[in-house]
Amino acid sequence: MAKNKKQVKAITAMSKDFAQWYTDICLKAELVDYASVKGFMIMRPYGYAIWENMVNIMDGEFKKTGHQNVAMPLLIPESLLKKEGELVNGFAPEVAWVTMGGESKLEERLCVRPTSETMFCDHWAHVLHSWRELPMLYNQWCSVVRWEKTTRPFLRSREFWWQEGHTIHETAAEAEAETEQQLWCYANFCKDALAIPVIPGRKTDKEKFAGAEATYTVEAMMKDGKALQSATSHFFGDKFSRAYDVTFTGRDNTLQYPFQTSWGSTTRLIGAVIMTHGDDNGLVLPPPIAPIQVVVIPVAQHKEGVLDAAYSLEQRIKALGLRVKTDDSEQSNGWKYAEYEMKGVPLRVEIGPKDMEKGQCVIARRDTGEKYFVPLAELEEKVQSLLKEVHENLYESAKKRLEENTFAFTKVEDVKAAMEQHTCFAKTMWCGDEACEIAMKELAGVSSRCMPFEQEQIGDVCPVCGKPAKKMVVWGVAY
RNA sequence: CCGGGUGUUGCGCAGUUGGUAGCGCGCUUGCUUUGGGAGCAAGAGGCCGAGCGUUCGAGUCGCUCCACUCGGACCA
Repeated sequence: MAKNKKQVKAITAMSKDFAQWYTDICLKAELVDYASVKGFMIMRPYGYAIWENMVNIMDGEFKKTGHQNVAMPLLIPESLLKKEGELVNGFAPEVAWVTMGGESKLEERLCVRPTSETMFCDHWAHVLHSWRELPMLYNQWCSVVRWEKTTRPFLRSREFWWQEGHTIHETAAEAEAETEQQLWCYANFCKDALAIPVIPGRKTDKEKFAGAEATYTVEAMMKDGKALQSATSHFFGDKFSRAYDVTFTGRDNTLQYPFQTSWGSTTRLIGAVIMTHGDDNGLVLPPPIAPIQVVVIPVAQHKEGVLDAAYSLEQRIKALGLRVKTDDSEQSNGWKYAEYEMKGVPLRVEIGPKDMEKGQCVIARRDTGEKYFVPLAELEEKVQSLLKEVHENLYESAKKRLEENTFAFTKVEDVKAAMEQHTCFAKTMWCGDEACEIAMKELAGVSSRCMPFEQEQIGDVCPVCGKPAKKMVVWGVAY
């Protein structure tokens, strides 16, 4: 009989060291490996499968609203990047440059794209002629490079994978509607695919994207109380169009500048999933993005008929259109249980000789650890309903945590005191002055996350300067 | 960029006052096991992060790099 002692070291407890816990999961759930260049990451098959599921769902949503995928070049000539001043200033400190082509020095150095606004604009300047061609609703799935100082898997790496949507429209109103539509697309994706509740809102001028007229965001709260910007959507007005000379002939036969948007979400979302749902046993994945949604474990698999019974369950679950795997390897059961818990598989189905006698199987859910004895005839029904329950429970738990760790304050000292006790979200009024925003960082250690669409009246004055308040802001400690 | 930590086999580590490298896990093979990280046996696997010094002799001492990592500042 096996000893009860765990033979493989568990991951660091979340309460002991949250950052180490996060890194442990990334490595031990086999999501990533470190690459040979600092700050670059290798997405391993299991990690990439999660990303692929995200991509497929999101891409489908984009296409429903008429967006088309394109592929832009990796490199941007310096002169092209420089045409829009704010964007250059925003990204200059963190771009990587290509200066050699083979053995010879390039005439002009080339920047590895940190984002592709410039190339989309340059392209549109070539192809756009008439208002009849608008809107142009483009999206690109690619990786970009930003030479970050400190790096962490998924959260901040020098190369990361993402989608960047870029659109141009005939009118400002249309572009603004697009900006908002895509933000809600992200908010819904976070809820429906990732079981992550978010606070949608607008960024302050200090926090907005370089060159944007308005930036919108969905902010999520991680289990350590810190904030993670999970996706953004920008309205550019006609700023870039003018800088890059993108024009079209309007309905009135005058030359006009189109209005532009861009919106993006990244592999950082995987980090959000880890830190929203994970626990001390490892990753916990919401079913829509889980590479394996159900794992079948044959117990005492050498015994007559057990493996066949397991394969039969696998086939029935597969027929439901679910991603299922039978682990018929020689590892012990305990090892398999721990392994698939580490990997966050939402449901585990066990079948062994005792179950076969009783015409049942055992289903264990990852989120709560509960086990159910399920008559074989009810397998399909139970698997489907449990997957749904797991997703709902993950979302509701995260939502409860978000609500219970968000507080309204009218004094800066109270924000500071709350943050010192435990990192959380603080809601206060704000006068709109950037000086007060900076003061908030200095006095309470928080930055503005967003001005939520859902505004509340917490008071009448700005807690920093005492002047009349314009907006309610959510503050937090950002990743 | 600023601070802290760590570099020894695939991973995690030990290595005494300097004397020519060891343990656990994993891996390979075989047998026995299997309802919460199994057992026994036999194997394979090392430029001790890099360079330069000190020394008869360096994993160990000194200097200089480099990488990774954590925390700041900056960003998605």
